[in-house]
Amino acid sequence: MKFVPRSEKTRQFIIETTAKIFNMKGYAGTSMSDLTEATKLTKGSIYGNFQNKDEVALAVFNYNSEKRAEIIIGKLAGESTSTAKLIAFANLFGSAENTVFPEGGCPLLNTAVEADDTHEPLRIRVAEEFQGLQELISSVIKTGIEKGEFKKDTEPVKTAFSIIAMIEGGILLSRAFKNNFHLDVIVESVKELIKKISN
Amino acid sequence: MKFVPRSEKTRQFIIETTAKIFNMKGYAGTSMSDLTEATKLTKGSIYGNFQNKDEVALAVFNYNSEKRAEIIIGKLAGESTSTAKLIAFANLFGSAENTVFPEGGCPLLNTAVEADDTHEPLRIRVAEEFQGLQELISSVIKTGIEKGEFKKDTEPVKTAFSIIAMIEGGILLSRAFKNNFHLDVIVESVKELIKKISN
DNA sequence: ATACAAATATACCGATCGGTATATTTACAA
DNA sequence: TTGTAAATATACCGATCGGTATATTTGTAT
Repeated sequence: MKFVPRSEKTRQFIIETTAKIFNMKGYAGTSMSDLTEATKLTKGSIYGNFQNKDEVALAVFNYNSEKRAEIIIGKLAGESTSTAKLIAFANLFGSAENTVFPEGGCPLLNTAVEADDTHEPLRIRVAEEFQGLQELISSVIKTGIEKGEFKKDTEPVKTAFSIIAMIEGGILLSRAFKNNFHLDVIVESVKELIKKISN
Repeated sequence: MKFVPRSEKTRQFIIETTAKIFNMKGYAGTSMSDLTEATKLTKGSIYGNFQNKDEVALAVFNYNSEKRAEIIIGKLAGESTSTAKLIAFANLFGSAENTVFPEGGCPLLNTAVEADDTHEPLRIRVAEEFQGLQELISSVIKTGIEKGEFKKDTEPVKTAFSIIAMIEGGILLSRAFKNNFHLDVIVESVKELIKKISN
């Protein structure tokens, strides 16, 4: 008995309009009635397009991931040197230009924290996305090493994970304090790290 | 009509045995039946000692905070120089000796993410705890500057927030990957940051 | 041993949970 | 204009939610 979504358009509409709710309230904290209220659809309609709440949550996570990838890849493509790419990446998260996240903050951060002990499929997807991000950044660093922008003894993977950790930590602090100061401080620190590995 | 807990001992027992549940499942994800199951008490007993689920969650958060403060302050007191204090602080979170957290990871990280959009009293408590942590670390840095261990142009508050952000980010990655590698990488990075501000 | 208070257990409340079977509406083809 | 299928709405399910009033048990002082 396989499931076929009734309307791809409605499915997409549900994903897009409920993304911020899941991001703010979390998976356990988001109810079906939250979804019907936000979409102005009924439960019957939502269950005609998704098998269950789980499938909506996963689809929303994937939607967020695609959007994030688009923005980041687009931004990096707009820069020529590896140094500029890394700085542009860091700036993406600073308060000055943060267009990366839906309401509620970083979906990777939010989903990781909720899913790590409660929802293995989502946790695995989070790990995959972090891995993809790491590979993207470390490939930039590798290119930078080859082109002589960065020191030869720079460790691309470790450096990439450090940058990601700093930014996620900065997002966390800024959201806890409801103040972008902390995030901007960390973006500065990331830039200093970039300077440190530069020739 | 003011509420008086029936038994301070039972109250403490409930707090201690349910701390890890809240830390793993989150506030919204933890039900009263989770609490009765873990404590082998009945709802009547729990509601005789707490006004509601909220109050249990808040008490658990405060309990975690006190335990964390004890461990950290104890560790720093065991070191003489400011440099050694900072390194000891970083090492506390590395996989080699992490005794700081209950099952489920860092309660500050977990609570911050869940509470920022859904539970203002808890979010405020999280901010207070992060603030306390920052003040502790920046006071160590200030002392280090005065004693000539750290460079005079070191910014204590910014540096402290950077260290906290890095560690929280590292915890996040390690939990997402279920692998301590990332956290250890970040602890290394923190040590390099300490080296960078050292004379 | 008994009385009393302190603490826990039982039994229940209305509301909401995620989910489903079916009725109704909508959109489009003939 | 009508028939049909696609899509949404309605009405309901049992289970569980947080919470409470009251009964029972436990510990203690006399």
